[in-house]
Amino acid sequence: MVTMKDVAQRAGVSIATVSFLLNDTKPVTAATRARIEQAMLDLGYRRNMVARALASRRTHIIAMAYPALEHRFGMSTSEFFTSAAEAARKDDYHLVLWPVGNDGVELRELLGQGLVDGVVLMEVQLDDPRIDVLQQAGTPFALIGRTTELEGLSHVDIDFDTTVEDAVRHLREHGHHELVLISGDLDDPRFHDYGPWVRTEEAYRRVVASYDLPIRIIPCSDTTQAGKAAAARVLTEYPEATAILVLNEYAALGVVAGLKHTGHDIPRDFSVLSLLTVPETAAMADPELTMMRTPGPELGQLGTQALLRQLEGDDPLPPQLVPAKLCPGATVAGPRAPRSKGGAGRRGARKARS
Amino acid sequence: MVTMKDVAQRAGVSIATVSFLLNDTKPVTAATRARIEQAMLDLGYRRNMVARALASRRTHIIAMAYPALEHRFGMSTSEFFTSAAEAARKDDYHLVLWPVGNDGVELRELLGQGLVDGVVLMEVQLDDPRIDVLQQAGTPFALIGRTTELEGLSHVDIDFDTTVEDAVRHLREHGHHELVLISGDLDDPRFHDYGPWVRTEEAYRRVVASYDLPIRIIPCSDTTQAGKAAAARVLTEYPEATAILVLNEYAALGVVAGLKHTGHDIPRDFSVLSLLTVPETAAMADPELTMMRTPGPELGQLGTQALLRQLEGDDPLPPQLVPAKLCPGATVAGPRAPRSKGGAGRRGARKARS
DNA sequence: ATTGTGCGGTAAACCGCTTAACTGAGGCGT
DNA sequence: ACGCCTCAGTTAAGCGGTTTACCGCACAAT
Repeated sequence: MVTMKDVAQRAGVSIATVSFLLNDTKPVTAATRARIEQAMLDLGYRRNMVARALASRRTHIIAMAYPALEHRFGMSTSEFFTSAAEAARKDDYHLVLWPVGNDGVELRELLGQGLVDGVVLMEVQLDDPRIDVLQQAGTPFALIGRTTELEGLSHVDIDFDTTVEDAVRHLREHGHHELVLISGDLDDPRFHDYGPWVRTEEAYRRVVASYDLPIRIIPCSDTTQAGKAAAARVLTEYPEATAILVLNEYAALGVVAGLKHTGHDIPRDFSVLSLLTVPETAAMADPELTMMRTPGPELGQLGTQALLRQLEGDDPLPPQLVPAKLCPGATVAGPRAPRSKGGAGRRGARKARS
Repeated sequence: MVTMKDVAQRAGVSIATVSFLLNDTKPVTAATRARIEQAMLDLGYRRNMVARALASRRTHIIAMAYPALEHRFGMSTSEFFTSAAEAARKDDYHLVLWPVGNDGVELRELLGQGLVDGVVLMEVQLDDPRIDVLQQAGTPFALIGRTTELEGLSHVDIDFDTTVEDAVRHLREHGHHELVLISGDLDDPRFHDYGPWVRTEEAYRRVVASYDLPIRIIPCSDTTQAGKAAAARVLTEYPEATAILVLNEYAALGVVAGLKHTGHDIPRDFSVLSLLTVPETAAMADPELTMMRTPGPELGQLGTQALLRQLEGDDPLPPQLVPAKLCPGATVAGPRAPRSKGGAGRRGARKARS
């Protein structure tokens, strides 16, 4: 392994000078700079991050702590991660994905080792035990998501209010009055406290109330299966509904499938609007989902930036809320003609198979 | 920060003794062991991994190098990663996901820093430049996937031959004679050399030939969109086909959607068998996909083990090939009754919309 | 001529841990 | 009683950088 010493020797300077040049922490004359750079080139020098980390107490590694067990790592998360990693690299940091449990014990383990300078926390719960762990350890961190209590916590998050407002407005503009939200399943202990679900549901209640519409919510977990079941519940419990908002993208796939399966046409019979969705998932539905596109790339980047600001001692980035933007697909249209009367029997419903 | 010195002091021993105890590298009497352990407890000592890494030249970190740009990080990959991470943790290693480019320059960067003890390489190409990089750097590595030339490379991979054999047999047992493979798009430069696609196609040619069936292959990239298009091509180019094997799981979703969209019933009119698929994706189709389940958990674990064996100097794990196992869904049934004659016109085809 | 003083550069003390070489106190065979 | 081995512990030399204190020098101000 070629070390700084080797470089210094070959360039005829002291190793401190090499270090100063490398870190740009003290000026170096053009002549010596050239000699050193040549020496580094000749020798193929690469600075050892471990030694640097030990001496400077900065590893230049930041971790994205992801609860791999509780939350599946799907395409949305993948977006967060890659954009965050890119942002980190631009500032000479490494972003690595670290699978940790939601309870914080593995996180504490990780922090104790002194391996990471900071943490980007994902899938934040409203009252997240991991935050205590981070604060106790004194490790800088940024949240993608928000807790209830966010005094002085640097965070970025989806602007759920705007997102839901825009979504509902879109449906209203298409003439819909009968809406249903297929929300998250807050009874599931894993998600009881899960920010996006709680906040979306809250926003929905608020927005719908402001339109003087009835609040109709069906809980549903984050799978296609569950989405199908939820679709069935819509048909029996709210047959008058003409438009369905779906919080989870995988559930949205199930909702579309479920409705089609029972002989309904999308968007003729029902409009479906998927709330937090990436294009890849939207494309998996037939017809392609109209969606509020999760601002994954923006948030990943902003989250990393917020953390790096702290690490570099710059003035902190103010908390930012980014709404999901409407991306028209083919699952939203005007409401079907109001039924004459009674049951859900409609043209097409005859073909129901299950 | 509480260091080993503090612990040693409090326990009244030298810091070397503490180190020996911690690493179990030299015997320590029960008495001193107890004193040291108590001291560590009292002080809340956590060993500093960075210092350890510098001194021992082992970071106990292994990287899973993932070409995040070229390959989307989907559910399958997520499976590989989490199972590999689990296996690593069991052996006191950390597995982190490192996004690197496919060309090897970022990988070289990473290795130069001395941050990782070894690398698990994913999405291996038949002739992968990253392997040269790893060998030059002298970094131990294991492949999930295979190159063409695999002299002495420790690797694990999918057993494509068995997988395809089992898949074709399954369809044959259901009475199908007219098969099509919707394969990968090897014309795409990003995938020209991509092992799974090349190997699956090869295996298919072989297997189908052994059954004396015609070789019918349609290239298709890894998206739902492309799957829909491929379905259309099947209808026009091979209208006699009754069963379709699909290499990529997202394409499989598109194939099902595309066929249904043009008024065909699955599995009545066409059987669809998705070759390398995870249950989550299979569930997104309606009806649920019959699939060959990607052995992600097994391979992630085996890959990590193979690498750790090298790192620990144990005798190497022999290369292992694991087939994908058949998981019946609802997209395979017997072939439709042979048409009387002519075109693809069938009951239901009237409903075609696009 | 004297005194700052700004600047490119050096020497050396760490950073927290590992590990090879060494020490010293029993235990044992003869 | 002597040497010899074993074994728990200790000493100290790194690992490859960073960083503080210091040094000599040229140039400007006094």
